[in-house]
Amino acid sequence: MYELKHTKRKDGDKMQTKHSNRDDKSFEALREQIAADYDGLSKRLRLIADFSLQDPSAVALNTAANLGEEIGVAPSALVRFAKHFGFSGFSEMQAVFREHLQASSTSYKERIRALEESGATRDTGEMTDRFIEAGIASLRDLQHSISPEHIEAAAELMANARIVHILAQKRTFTAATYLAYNLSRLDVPANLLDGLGGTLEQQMVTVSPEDTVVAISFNPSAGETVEAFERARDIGARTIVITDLARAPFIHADSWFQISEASVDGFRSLNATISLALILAIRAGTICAEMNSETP
Amino acid sequence: MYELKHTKRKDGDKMQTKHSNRDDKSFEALREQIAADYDGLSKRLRLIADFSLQDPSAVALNTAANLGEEIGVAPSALVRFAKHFGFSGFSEMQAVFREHLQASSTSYKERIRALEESGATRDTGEMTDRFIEAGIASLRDLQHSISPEHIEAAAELMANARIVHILAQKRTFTAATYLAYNLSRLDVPANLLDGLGGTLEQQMVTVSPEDTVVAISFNPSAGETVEAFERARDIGARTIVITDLARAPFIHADSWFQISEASVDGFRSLNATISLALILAIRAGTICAEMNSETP
DNA sequence: GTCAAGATGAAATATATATTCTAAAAATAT
DNA sequence: ATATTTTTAGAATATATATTTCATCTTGAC
Repeated sequence: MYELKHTKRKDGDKMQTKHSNRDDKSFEALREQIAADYDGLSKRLRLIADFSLQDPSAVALNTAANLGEEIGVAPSALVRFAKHFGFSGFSEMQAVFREHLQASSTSYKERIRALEESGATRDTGEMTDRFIEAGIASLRDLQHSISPEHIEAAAELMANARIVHILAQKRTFTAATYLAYNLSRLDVPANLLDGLGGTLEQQMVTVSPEDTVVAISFNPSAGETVEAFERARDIGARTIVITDLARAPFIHADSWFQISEASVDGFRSLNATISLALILAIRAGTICAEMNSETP
Repeated sequence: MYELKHTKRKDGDKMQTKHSNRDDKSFEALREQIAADYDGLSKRLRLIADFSLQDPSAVALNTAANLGEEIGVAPSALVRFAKHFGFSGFSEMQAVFREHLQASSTSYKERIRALEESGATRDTGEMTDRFIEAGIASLRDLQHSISPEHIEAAAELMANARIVHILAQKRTFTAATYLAYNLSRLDVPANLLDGLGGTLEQQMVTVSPEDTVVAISFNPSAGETVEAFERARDIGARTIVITDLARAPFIHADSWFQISEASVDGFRSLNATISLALILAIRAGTICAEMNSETP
């Protein structure tokens, strides 16, 4: 039970991202072991076991001293706890908790990288796998990074607009059509500012202060979109931005979303963007419908 | 800009859990400030800005030395970065990232629990999760249902075509724009038959026997697409079909893909379709490039 | 091209943090 | 009840980590 593992983990100072591509089996194993050994634990060690099972992210993010204070045990108790489960000390155990926390958000990205490295072959099947993993990674990332409050706020901006204009350029045109299509389907007036058959500047004349303008802009963003966005703000319209790299002037929007799409061989996935577009459209449509039913 | 904040945060050694239930305004504020100041940052500091916006959890979980190695800057650069934004040093800035990570990981857990308990509430967060899970399910399904041979065959049909025409209607227009965009980007001649400014029938005159026509059709498929598809076959063009319900006349195509998109509340995901479009485009582009390099 | 102002990385230093040790307190067995 | 073993907390120590310093390099203005 007390077999100490005095491996000083010489390569342990690598970034955790490097390790997390092998799945975090160690974390799950540790959880199980903690649960299994629970009855054999001393009083203080049980307190730690309870806490670490209940709030693993706190274990990952805090110092032994802080945790000790929170749990009500001495820091050395945490070291004893770690040693009981075969670690050289608290730090080594904490690394497992940290890996897990990071793995949950970026494991798919790592898998893509692993696939890229292992199968340098231009094999079609592997390429397919990589793109699908990239898509899933993007969606998982979206799940973690957006908050319901953000969505709610943006959806209300859309629902309350006279017209929702959607700024689209080459790269993001696809997502824009999807947003426009779904909004229209849900009876939210939508208009695509695509710069086709003329300049964006000309199309902007239809934008009024009662409108909402959604700009979807990926790096490198075309100057035209930036100009049109600023124009919309000058007019007094509400603004929503969906971007992969939040920076001026887009951060001055009334609502903005930063999404990070995974990319493979320089081709960026669009999965997170269109999923966000769908979610926003549906929520806006729901709010719109509720408003109309209240005031017929 | 450089106003240092030498508050030694005497109460800063409290557990983060105590703080994280009040919203992490500080993290959002920091994000915005990083984005706003971006243009005024030096080269190394920009690298750090990019990284920290893109992968905040890595900043929360790693040491300055590890992060420096990953980003490609010296640890002292991270300290300078933190000081630029008014912190006393890297540690103080990292605390903001850690708080945020802890807050978001607990809220995510709560979301999952809410999802498990009630499947009926119209809560926004729950809706978001359902759509994201549906998207992932679609991608997983795609991964299992398509074979490399199918992709290879279809990509060759596209690469060998004089022009690739893409049949689009309302429902599938988004996926069609994506396929067209990516094909064009890879120097595969692509043309969108969108039925805009007239009828599809009129646009079909550009289709020749050396062309390939891709029809993307979801149930219920518009009669127009079916007609245009049959017209393409009459002309003698190669045909590729992407559909959710394989049936006549589409099963007579030279190559067809059946994909099943998961749907939530009647809203179908588009993730599998656009991912397939991207994969096909890239493979076609690769084949095209190989052919051109062999016969200059 | 030359110079100044700013940016940068390596090493030295300071600090925070984990770990070990020990004496005392609980728990358990006799 | 007493002896023995285990558990514990606090202090002492070791280690990891952040921070500062400074010489060197870069950049931009003239």
